[in-house]
Amino acid sequence: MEAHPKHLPADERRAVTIEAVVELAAQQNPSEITTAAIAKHMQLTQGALFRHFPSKEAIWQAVMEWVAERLLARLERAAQSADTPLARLEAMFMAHIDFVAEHPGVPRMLFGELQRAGTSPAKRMAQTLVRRYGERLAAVLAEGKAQGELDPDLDTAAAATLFIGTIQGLVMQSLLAGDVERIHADALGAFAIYRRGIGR
Amino acid sequence: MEAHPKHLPADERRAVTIEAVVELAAQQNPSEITTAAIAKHMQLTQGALFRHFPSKEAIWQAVMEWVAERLLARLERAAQSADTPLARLEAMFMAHIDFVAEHPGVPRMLFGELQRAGTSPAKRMAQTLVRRYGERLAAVLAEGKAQGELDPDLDTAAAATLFIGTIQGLVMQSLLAGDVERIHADALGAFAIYRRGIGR
DNA sequence: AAAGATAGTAATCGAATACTATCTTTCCCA
DNA sequence: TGGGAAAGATAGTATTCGATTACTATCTTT
Repeated sequence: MEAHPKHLPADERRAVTIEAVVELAAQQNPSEITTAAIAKHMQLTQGALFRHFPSKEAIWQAVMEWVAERLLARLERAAQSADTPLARLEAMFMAHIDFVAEHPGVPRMLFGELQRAGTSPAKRMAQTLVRRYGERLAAVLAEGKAQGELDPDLDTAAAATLFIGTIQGLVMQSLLAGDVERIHADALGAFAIYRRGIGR
Repeated sequence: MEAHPKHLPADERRAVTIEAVVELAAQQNPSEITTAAIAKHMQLTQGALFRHFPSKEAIWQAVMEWVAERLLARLERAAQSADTPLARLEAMFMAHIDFVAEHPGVPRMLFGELQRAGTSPAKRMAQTLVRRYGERLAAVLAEGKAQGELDPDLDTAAAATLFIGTIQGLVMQSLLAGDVERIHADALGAFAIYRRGIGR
């Protein structure tokens, strides 16, 4: 087996670069990740990165596209794996938790991009991701209201905000504890309270 | 009136510096705030900052101390302004929301510090703040359970996590909307769901 | 096998950054 | 009121970062 062939086709090299950034973001503040650190982590020289990306910003854009694609796909799969709105919500919640546990750098990158001043392709991608996430949640919540599974007077927009916020709270707790795995255990209790809050 | 006397006593200059950082954090990514930007914002030369702080890290430490002091004091005041646990929680929630609306940079700085690699005085201060916040919440929640106002089987740790997460979710929404004031309106709906989740 | 295309290396550049050294202004009070 | 200390301005330094360049190695096509 040859773990690291020196020369990689451009698309493979780009994929490896994205993975490197995601892995590094799990260990340090995303905004402090330098191109030198990325290159070192994938055993490449710093300048070589720019053979595949025109700029550092383009790297971030590619990373955010990777995140949006993967996360939304897993949420969608989870949503379709259950057959009642409440079960759908729980599946989506746990799918997101699993994703975050696998890639602890992702929420840091997302929040970091969102609070960036001005606009950038990466920031726009993050905004689109969260917006689409919220819309998907609102749809499930509306369905739950229609089927009588949820409080008919529920504020769906607030409930969607709370859903994402709940996950962020769990992420913050795992940051404080320095233990990524604990998020799985804490997720159950947090979702239980959330479910009571929106149920009838 | 003289808005900007050139020479300020050291302690006043330090206070003005902290305010400048808090204001700048409301406009841009805190980790991208340079000493030059801080100095420019308070109409001072960059080198003069180091007459009052030994390093940039010391500035951050002072800022985090300022945040912890003010936020905890406002939460405590809010907690004591109400006379039932649930009312206390709501008052604390709204006090935090008010604080964030006044200082939109604060949650960014806190989250940014928490996800910093390694340790620093500023990061330790942020950790202490969140820990004490959680403990205070847990105390009110326990009181609510004892008095029968809350679900007797409530997981207080999860409820405290959710409380803070709810606020983070609102902060994220205000970042997306680019409108700090909307957080006041959204806060009511979010807290209503939270209250249902923990009530009996 | 020749030859062009693709990918990587090593060195380096300019800009930006935290921090410092030296000179100047302002304030305060004995 | 004059002199010293505190505070600020000016002009640096060393380092780091993203990006570029000249050159080399490897792969692919004909």
